[in-house]
Amino acid sequence: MSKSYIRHFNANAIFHRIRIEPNVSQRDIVARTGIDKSVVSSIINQFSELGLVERNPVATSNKPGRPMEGLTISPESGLIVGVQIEADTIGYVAAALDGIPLCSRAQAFDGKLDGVADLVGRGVKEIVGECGRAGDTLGVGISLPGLLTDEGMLLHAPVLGWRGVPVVDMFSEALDAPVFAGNDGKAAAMAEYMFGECIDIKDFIYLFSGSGVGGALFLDGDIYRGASGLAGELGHIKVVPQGRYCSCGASGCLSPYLSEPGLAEEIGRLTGNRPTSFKDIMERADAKDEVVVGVLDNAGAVLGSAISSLVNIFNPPLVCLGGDMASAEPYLRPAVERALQRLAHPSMSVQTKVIFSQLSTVSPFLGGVALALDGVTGLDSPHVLP
Amino acid sequence: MSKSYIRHFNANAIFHRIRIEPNVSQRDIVARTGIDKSVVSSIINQFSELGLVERNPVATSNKPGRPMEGLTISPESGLIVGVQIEADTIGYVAAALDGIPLCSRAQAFDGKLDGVADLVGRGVKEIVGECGRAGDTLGVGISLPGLLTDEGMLLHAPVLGWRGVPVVDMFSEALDAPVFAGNDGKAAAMAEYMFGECIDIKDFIYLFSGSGVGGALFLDGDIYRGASGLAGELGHIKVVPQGRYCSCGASGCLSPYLSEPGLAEEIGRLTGNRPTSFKDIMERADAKDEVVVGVLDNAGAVLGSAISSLVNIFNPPLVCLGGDMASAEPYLRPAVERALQRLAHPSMSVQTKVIFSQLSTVSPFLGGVALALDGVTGLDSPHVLP
DNA sequence: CGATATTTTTCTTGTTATGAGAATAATTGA
DNA sequence: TCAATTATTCTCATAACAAGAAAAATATCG
Repeated sequence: MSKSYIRHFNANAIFHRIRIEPNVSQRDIVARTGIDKSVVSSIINQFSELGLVERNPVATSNKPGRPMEGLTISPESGLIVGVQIEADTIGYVAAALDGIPLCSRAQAFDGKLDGVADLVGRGVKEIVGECGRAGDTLGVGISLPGLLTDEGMLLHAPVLGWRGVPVVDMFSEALDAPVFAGNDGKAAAMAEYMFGECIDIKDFIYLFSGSGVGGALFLDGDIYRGASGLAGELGHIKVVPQGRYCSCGASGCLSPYLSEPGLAEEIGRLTGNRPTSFKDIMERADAKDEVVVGVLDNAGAVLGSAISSLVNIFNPPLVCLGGDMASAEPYLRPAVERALQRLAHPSMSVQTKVIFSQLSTVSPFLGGVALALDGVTGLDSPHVLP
Repeated sequence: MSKSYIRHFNANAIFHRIRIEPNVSQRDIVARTGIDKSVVSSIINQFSELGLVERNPVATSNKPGRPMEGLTISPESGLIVGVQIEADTIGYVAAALDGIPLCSRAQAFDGKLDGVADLVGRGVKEIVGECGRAGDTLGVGISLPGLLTDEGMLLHAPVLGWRGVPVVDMFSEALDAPVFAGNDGKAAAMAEYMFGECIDIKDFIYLFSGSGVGGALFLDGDIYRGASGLAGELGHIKVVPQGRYCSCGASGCLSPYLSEPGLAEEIGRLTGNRPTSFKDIMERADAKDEVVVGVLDNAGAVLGSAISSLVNIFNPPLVCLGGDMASAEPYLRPAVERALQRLAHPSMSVQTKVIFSQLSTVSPFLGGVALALDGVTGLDSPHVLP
């Protein structure tokens, strides 16, 4: 373990503190992180000189003594851009250093590898121009639906059909800013930790649904990647013995019961009228289509069973559900709760809160912002979250 | 993050290297750990001065240049004692610093909290005398069937009926050596990592059976304890919807299908002749008692289902099965393999090896040794593995 | 047999972090 | 205005890593 790592670690912890609790004092940072006051002072100075952190006078406290300085992330100091590459679209969001999104857009994408670097290069330039904010682009985070190595190589992205692409190098050439790449599910979980419902929760399990079901294990304050980077692919937890076939080739996975295509197919099979989008599904449910409500209830039961297993294994304080399923909360939650009641270890489930997070629908593409922010704060070279 | 932590971390890594690969050179330690050569040299010197590590001349290599020095853990340098407290017995083992057990014994125990510190104090003194080896007792590790806090407080041990016992303080008073306490399942997993089948494997899932079923998650080179220390209680994974009742109050847990009492009860129910011990069960199985073989096969299927879930969640390179069930490998493995084939994600299960480890039956009570060794190596004060 | 090349380990020197405590700065209340 | 109080910065000591030179120990070649 190197010496610079500990500075990096402490810098990250302090930045995180300031971001989640604007206007903290150095004294409180010391109290909450346990880092020595000299070290906090020194790191704050460094951030301050770089213009990343501002010192604000704080309203009088009616207490004797030197008043504290409120510390905030300086919003003017630079931009972070998040890019999310999916099968048919590429999403962009520009955000200030505090993670607050300034503007976002999405463009159609044919999924072709050829020319994607230039495409993203132009897209990033445009979104930066569009938000009309001065300041350097401090980092670009790219969220990808596939498995990445520590060295920034995309090993395999099934929905894109890409294999063995050195994404960090490729996008770095086109981008003129530090590039940070990562798996979409893990990036989304980081976004929940940094900006969302899981803010500052050191241990939680994240699940999201969309065209598939993904997830991440957030353990001891960091994403757990596992020996081969596949850990946390929670869409493939087995939930129904000899159940539906999954695109992965196995049967009984969670994914075909909860993903948009899986739900649509089941509804189509039962009604002869296949929904065209998740929004379509929700509209039918809101119109009290009993078949749709029933399919969603069943999905909730299956989801609840998967969550029960996770609760019994991790005893997490929080399970966070994001993506499409967050908007289906009214239809899913009852079944999820029933399953938890029935299947999870009582002494464990009492400690676990299950929440539906709208973060990814309200502010899409923040996964990339989380990736980049995590990298930028440590003041070191581009790296990867596989 | 403190400065001393990084020395501790590096010291531990280097010691571990020497233990698992006796006669390594400093050069190879540098190559394998990435720690700088100066640092390795400095830490080796420190270990050498303390008498913990020896430098051995190595047989000529027929290569030019200064020959390497082989480094080994000095077995004479001191003793580690492992203590394992169970419902009806207390086990002791004395081991050299390299973890090799010198002698062990067990004594009957009435489970009463009163006087247990003195009892263990005498027991440790006796085992140290018995093994007839000079040298200080460098550490005593105590493995307990319950949940512990970071501060060395045993919160709750159901099988002992103990609650809120400050075990580290209590045993420290009676023991005249640094005391390290920890949960039995987690300690056993550490023993597998340090001395057993999982040696040097940074990510694995550990399951063991005995009077109950426990386990541990070994992730990124360390036990994952979770927010409340309950993580890894794998005996309570739900495997059979509306299944057998578990002592924890829930139903469908793994534990009643795989633990000795669970198996005995089922065999007793089917044959009218309840086995009195796990050995008894094994003898009947070896005598081709078809009911017993069938019950074990069913246990294997249930176990396989639990392992499948774990594989899909963690994608671990290794799943290690210990305790009683290790001796039942011939009767369990076929069903486990069948379940894995059927339930686990194919692209994940191909990366996972499932092994049965005899470590805890061949050399019992090593969990405590692992606890103590882990603490002693870092050269710091007594602590706890909750 | 001696010189040289080679390999491993240690030493020297430099840089950077943390950590403890003194000093300074900025405020309130008497 | 002066003490009391509180927050932050500064100073100095200590410890750790890091890079490279130096030393130690051996094999091989002439």
